[in-house]
Amino acid sequence: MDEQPRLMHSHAGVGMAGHPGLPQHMQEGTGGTDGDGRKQDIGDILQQIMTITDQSLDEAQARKHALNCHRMKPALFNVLCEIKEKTVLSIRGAQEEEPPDPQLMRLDNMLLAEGVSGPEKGGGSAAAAAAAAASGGAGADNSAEHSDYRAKLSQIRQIYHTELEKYEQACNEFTTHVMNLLREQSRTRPISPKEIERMVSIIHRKFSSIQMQLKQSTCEAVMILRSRFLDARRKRRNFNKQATEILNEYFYSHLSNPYPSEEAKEELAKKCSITVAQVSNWFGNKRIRYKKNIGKFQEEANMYAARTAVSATNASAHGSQANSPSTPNSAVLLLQLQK
DNA sequence: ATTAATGATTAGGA
DNA sequence: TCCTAATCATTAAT
Repeated sequence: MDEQPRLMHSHAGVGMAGHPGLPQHMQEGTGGTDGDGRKQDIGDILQQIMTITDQSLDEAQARKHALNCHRMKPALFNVLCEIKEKTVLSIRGAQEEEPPDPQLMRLDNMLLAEGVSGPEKGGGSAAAAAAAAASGGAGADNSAEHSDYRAKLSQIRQIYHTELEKYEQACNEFTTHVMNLLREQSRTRPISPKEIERMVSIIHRKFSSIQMQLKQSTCEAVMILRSRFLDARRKRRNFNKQATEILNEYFYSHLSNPYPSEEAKEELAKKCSITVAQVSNWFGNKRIRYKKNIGKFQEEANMYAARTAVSATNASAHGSQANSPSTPNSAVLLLQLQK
């Protein structure tokens, strides 16, 4: 019972400001007897609240309007917002600052590099040009394939953009809708602009995660397309017979050291009308495959050795003792031993 | 339909 | 950087 007067004091403090809008008896309590009068006032207010459902709709509306127009209303609203802000912030103030998602950045960079998300036409052609350069100038036959590739890429690009736009639009629509709703509600319950802002950012986060999924699947599609069209392994053509002969000739005549110099590679590349890189690939493959199974290549080795021997003897002393290709000559045996 | 051959790519080492 | 070794993906042969 001694608790009561103290609690009442704080309430009375608000009431004692003497607003014209407050019920008459509440102001009367200030001057009169201390304890009993206020208890009476509280009882009245409670009574009013209990019977509020009995009031007519118009009456309630009028009361609400009066409350909204009250000159202390903005201040009270701010106080409530502040209190709410504090509690909300204390609940989840930690996860406010979000660093830019590295995953998303990776996807963005890749889409940009592939010319999907870049400027309208320039990016695509640049990527195609880079791809053409990377595939090696094996001939003029790949222009058709590249146009096919470009067509598919632009298809992906178009889908990506329309989807992205759809998401963007949906996000904006939803955001404005929510904002309007919140603004409307902020007339009747404490919602600060900051809170609306936070809500908007939450919505944006949700939508951007959806966008990330779109980016992810677009990246996958591009990767598949790339491997489908741009991987040189997929459109491999065997070298022509003549080129293979030239390469084998060099290989077997340098069997003790089958590592052509840069100049030798260039020469071979020119003679075979392939690139230096292809020459290097060929020698790399040949060396390892020869080493792995010398027996299998024995016949081939004999053949080329014999051929060079024949051409050599023919060239030097127009001789007529033709070596049969099936009989290994001394040069071959020598080379085998050295290896 | 399988299998071998072959050109290209990749990881990892000196 | 160039090499080896393993592997991939296609072509040629069976």
